[in-house]
Amino acid sequence: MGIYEELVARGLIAQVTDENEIKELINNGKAVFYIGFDPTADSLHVGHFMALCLMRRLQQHGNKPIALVGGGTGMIGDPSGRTDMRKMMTVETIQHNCECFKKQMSRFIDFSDGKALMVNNADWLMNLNYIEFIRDVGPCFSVNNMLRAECYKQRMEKGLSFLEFNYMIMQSYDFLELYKRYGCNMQFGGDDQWSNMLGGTELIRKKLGVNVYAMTQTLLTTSDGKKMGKTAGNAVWLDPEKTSPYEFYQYWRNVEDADVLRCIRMLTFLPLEQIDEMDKWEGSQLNTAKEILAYELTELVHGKEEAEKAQAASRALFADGSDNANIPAAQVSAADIRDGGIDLISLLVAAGLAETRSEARRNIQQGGVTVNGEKITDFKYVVPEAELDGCMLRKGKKRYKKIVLK
RNA sequence: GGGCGGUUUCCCGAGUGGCCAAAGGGGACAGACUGUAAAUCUGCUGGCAACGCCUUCGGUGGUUCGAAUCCACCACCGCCCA
Repeated sequence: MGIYEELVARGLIAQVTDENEIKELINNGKAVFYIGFDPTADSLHVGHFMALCLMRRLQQHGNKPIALVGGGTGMIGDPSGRTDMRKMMTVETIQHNCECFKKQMSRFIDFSDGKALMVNNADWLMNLNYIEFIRDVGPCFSVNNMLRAECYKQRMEKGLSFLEFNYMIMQSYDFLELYKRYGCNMQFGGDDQWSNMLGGTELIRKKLGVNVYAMTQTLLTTSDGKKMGKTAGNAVWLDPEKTSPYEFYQYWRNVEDADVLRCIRMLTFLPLEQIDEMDKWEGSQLNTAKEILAYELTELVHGKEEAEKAQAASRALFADGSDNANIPAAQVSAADIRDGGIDLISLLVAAGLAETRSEARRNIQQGGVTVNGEKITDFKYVVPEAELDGCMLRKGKKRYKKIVLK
């Protein structure tokens, strides 16, 4: 089975421009392909992770990946599939984010000995001359077609500025540039990028008379169609400072039954035969599958040691409660102690289990808080100093913090 | 450039002088039930030293005992005409 067939079997391929050509290229390690990453935040997230995995899979089969950091396109902001305009970012923020991306990427892709490239489109986009540029590529784009593009649909109601409208042209130009510089013959990306990617293949055909290819990756959605990789509106980050390995593990440990196997298939590197076996599992047996999913992904992103710690902590909290060495800790300073203890509301806030004191109070009143396994419903309760160090604080069913006195 | 309409709490969206911290829905959070699942039901959802006080309805000023609501100016957005 070639890598193309494997990608199909894993459900990773959404659309392709020319199936036979693409199959031929990637199965034989002849693709020089790129994926673009716009620096929209100071860390990569789960969506990027999928793309990085795809790069890795293809690299393992001899294809050459180019990771394109969007220092230039980030100046514009991709409107694809969005209902509103992105916030404009300052040049400094964009540069900072690019640096963060670069660091994180090297953990997934082997950039040694020219086996992969990392480039920044700021290098060729920032100094373009408007008139020259627009005379060069402008004639190759039909506004009529661009307006029909699926990715702008939502924006036709809410409004689309000319700035954002240019994004597709920038991305297309990237492809052209990468073809000229590195012989890049293929572009991959999320399925929401399809129109932008087609723009590139067409531009290259029109300018150079050469056929290049594009392939999109299925977006990771839940069974009810929502994008995965978000908790309460926040992204699940790959940066351990922003999403701890434990939280990352827990995110995957908690996916719905309906989504586990699809996630395992799409995101892990486990052999397909093993996954097909798991596909037969049902009911509470799926909890094992969820553990596997969580462990595998945490290992890929944070390494074996962190994955094991996260797993041990999770088992301790949700199964036997024995080994609590790796349970997420919250530090409390001795200075916070008053009258022989700390009131529970303050403790919850200090431990990061509640955002505000009001929220902490509600959680206590609703019976959602336990201290060392004992439910406390009096919001005036004070945890005595003697019990503080090492005490187990729980909010809701799943959120635990071990208090460490410093 | 002209005409009309809009900007409300995390999101959608009601509210057109006091009864408004602001209906309803979604989401989030908490409880029950469970398998750290889903579905369902219940509670809850601006903040705080909490029967009270403070801050919020695009921005700035004004009218009024009192403004999310009225007036003026500004900003942004949509639709229609050029």
